[in-house]
Amino acid sequence: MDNAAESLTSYHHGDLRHALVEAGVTLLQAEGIGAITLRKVAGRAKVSHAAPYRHFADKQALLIAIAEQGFQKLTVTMQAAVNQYTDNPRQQLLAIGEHYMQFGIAHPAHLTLMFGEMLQQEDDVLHEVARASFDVLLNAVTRAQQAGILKAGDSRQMATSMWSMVHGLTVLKGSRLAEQGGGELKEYVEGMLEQLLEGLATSS
Amino acid sequence: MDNAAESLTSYHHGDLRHALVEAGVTLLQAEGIGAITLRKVAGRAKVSHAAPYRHFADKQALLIAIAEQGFQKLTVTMQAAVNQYTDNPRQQLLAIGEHYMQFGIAHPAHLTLMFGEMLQQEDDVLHEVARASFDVLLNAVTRAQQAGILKAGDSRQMATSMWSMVHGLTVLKGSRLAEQGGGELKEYVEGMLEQLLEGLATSS
DNA sequence: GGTGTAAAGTTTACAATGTAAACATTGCAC
DNA sequence: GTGCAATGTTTACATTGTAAACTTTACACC
Repeated sequence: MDNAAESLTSYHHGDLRHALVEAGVTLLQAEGIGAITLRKVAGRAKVSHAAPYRHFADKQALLIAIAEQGFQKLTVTMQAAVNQYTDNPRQQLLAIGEHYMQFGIAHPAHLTLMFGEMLQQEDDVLHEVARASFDVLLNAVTRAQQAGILKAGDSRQMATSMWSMVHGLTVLKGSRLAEQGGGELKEYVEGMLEQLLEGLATSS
Repeated sequence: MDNAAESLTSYHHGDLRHALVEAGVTLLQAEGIGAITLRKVAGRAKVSHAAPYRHFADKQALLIAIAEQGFQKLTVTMQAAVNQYTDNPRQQLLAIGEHYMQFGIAHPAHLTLMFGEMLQQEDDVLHEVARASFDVLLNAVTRAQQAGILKAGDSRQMATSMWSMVHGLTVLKGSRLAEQGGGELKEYVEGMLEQLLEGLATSS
């Protein structure tokens, strides 16, 4: 992050690994998973087609790195939602859902890569960054319980319910199975989430 | 469907298209999406590597056909869940969720293919078979409303909520983000779904 | 019954891709 | 300074998707 100094026509790139991941993300957004090619990615980083092998064991490793980057972005996004509503746990939960969907709809191919194929892989690093995203939600749930907004009980399980619903909704929204009317995205997610929160509220 | 008669060493295969899809499904289960290759699929059907082109415009078309087959199986599975509990709409909803998860956990790569990449494709036939699956749930929701088990209101939206939750849960279950205790799958889904149903119940 | 045509399959060819191996360059530790 | 390890490059090759030209076969029609 601090070696952006070297750039012009040096034999060594400086931060090729990072550049390759970013090139991959760009391709992913523009043309889908199938368009990610080691050679194209190398080309975009202005490097020979075999150079990526100095940083990734194989194509799969690059894809995993791209997925990781996605989870890191997602974590930042979700955390931003939390910070937006200090001391309002209920709003935090709704905002997390909204930001999650925004991310998923803005980057559908990235989300697909993150949760399809890659997460099924047995990669510890990937699962760790994925868990970091999950923990943002989990913490918000815990705070909501402490604030008396959600009933006591297995917070991890409640967080899983919410994540499931929001993730599923995001996927459906990416297809044509869930057509909303003209409503705003924010109202849409929040409406759905509130149905669930009602079942999770205190003194139900 | 009725020309299973011709089989042994005839130049014409008889039902190659179908055989190719099945071969693809087998590969998908065994080795994941990346292992699906036109040539391997052709090989399994004992046919030359270019033969698939008489039935599919390109590899993408084969993948879509495989995804379609997945939705058809899913529809059958869900419908079986409904038939299991005639005149108990609430049990029908829970059973649909359970069967959905069973399918997704038994065939994770297939589910990934169906909802990733493929559904983002603009393919009308695929979206139709996907909608057929969705409609099984939608009908069950409608019946539950008529039976007074769910509150009146936008049934499509309620079905979307449930589908989202169950689908999301299935995806998480395929990763390591949602670790349940030793409990049965059935209890697990139903517990989650009941949280939601509570929010959707009449006179909430 | 013969035949000719379209559907279904095969062969050959080629470009794109992932990957291995051998070679080149360069920054940095000593 | 110099030598080595890290980082890139070149060359080579097997796999794959796909196009084109050719072959076989079922079946409609006379």
